[in-house]
Amino acid sequence: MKNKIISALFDQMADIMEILGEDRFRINSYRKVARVIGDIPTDIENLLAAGQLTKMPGIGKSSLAKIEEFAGTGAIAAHQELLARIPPELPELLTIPGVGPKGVKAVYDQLNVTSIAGLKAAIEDGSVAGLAGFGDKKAAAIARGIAFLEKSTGRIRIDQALGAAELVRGFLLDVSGMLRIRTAGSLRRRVETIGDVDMLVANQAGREAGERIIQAFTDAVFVREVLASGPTKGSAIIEAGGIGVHVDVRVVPEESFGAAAQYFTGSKEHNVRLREIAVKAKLKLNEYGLFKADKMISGPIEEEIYQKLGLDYVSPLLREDRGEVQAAKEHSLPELIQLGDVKGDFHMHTIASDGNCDVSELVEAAKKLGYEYICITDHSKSSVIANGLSAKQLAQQIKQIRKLNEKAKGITILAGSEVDILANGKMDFDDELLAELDFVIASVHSGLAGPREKVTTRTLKAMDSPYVNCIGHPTGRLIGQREAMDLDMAAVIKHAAETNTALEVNANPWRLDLKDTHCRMAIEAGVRLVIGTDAHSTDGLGLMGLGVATAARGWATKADVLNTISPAKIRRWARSKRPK
DNA sequence: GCCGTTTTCGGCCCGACTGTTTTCAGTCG
Repeated sequence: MKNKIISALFDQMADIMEILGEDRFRINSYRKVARVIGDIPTDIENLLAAGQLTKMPGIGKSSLAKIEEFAGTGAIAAHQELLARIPPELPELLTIPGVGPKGVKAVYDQLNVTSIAGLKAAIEDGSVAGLAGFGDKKAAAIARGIAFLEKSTGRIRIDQALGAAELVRGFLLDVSGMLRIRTAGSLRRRVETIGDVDMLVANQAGREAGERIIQAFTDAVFVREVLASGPTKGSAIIEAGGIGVHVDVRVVPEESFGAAAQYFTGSKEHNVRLREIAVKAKLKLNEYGLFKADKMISGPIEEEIYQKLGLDYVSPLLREDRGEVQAAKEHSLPELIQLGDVKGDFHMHTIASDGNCDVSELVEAAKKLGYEYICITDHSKSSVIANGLSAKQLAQQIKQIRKLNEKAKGITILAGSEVDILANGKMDFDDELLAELDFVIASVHSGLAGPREKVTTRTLKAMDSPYVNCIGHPTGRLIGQREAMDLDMAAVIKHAAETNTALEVNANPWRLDLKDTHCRMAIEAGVRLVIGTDAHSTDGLGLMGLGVATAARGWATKADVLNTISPAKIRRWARSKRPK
């Protein structure tokens, strides 16, 4: 898959052009190409061959030629030429918080700094502070930026971000002058990883109330370091769940809360689309409201901003500039699946394998969630580390579940298994045993680093089994820890459609696998999704919302997700693939 | 470099905070 490489090349060209001070609109268009290509879930070379690439917004003649050039030669001449104009490490300086293209150009031109190490030395000997436009404070800020970069782990998982948001929210609720608070930014959009946590606060009228709220935030015990602090904005690194989390708090007046929620939820690209529409309608959109001349025509209610722009309301989950603005204009947005549509959970482990509670405890917890069913899916024997069940143990568990089912009131317990897909693509249990189960998830747990051909073939072969209803966490990635398998996702999705096999959206925040863009691809191919929490405890069942959000980010409706139908229908659906 | 239900040329989103400045540039989101 060359998408990431090509995307990175366009980004790097943009970086270099910024340092060289070239036209910012041209730079922007390179950035857009990088983003669009990075968002494409399928192989760019296939799109190129099919002539589909020119249809992508932002990709024009010149970019297309560069992509074709890369597909043919493995390099882009324009990129090589740009690279030759600066030292190779120079773009890395842009990753330092507080250092932008002008700063990079200044330290390079005037101090011959070419690397982060070089910049550090130049700060220490005082030469950075001596530059025109710089000073002691600026030099110190850059030093802090470098230190942050060195110890930073980058983006955090969504569960970590949610914990930090809850901490700040709980604290701010008690501050006087506070009227309302909500999360915004990538966390509200439920992006799979979060760079910084954005919190939006509505305050009582007057500048003092805002200042008091920001002051309270930056003075809070959990704050490690204050990055910025003004009357309407505070920015800090806080200590949450054992890690440092960058949190921004913005304060706006009540009458602007809707506009501010829209503005700070982003994405940036989605907002640009909206403001373009506003400009065409001779309006102005900012975080304080929608304005006609100086008159506010909308502000307190987020939905109204969209309405006044002639758009259907766009769920935060779709605000990525992936076609949602056009769809909102044409009234063709999907009716997204919601947590309330979910009737049950397909993926969970008990103490029989590597979970920490038994079936009846899971049943009780599921009842509290209002579920109609759960499906028990312990590991199979080859997952030795996870204490996988032997064939005999699984047979016993099936009997136990049938018995519990007779007694259980108001909930159905489906007997399932998370069966290992072996290296040769065969199942870890034989067909006779699999035939006893209500629902079978097949997952790869070993050999994930194998070559594309091998891992893809293995997964395709698993789907050929009439007993495999779903592929569990299809790419095997662990966010921030382990790369996804080099799976040919287009082939997997095509075969899933052919074999009537569902694909899992694993809701565990370490996984979120399938991810949003893959979900969308699967849905477009007519493949059903199954959301599973992969719970190893009763608490783990509570992760369903993250899976639902991920599917919805892939434009999933109720009809695309098996969790929304009754257990009787699920049994029927699962049997329909089996030999008659 | 991209784009067009006013346009094939001339536009291209908007504001807060900081630090360095005597009025604004740079960075960020």
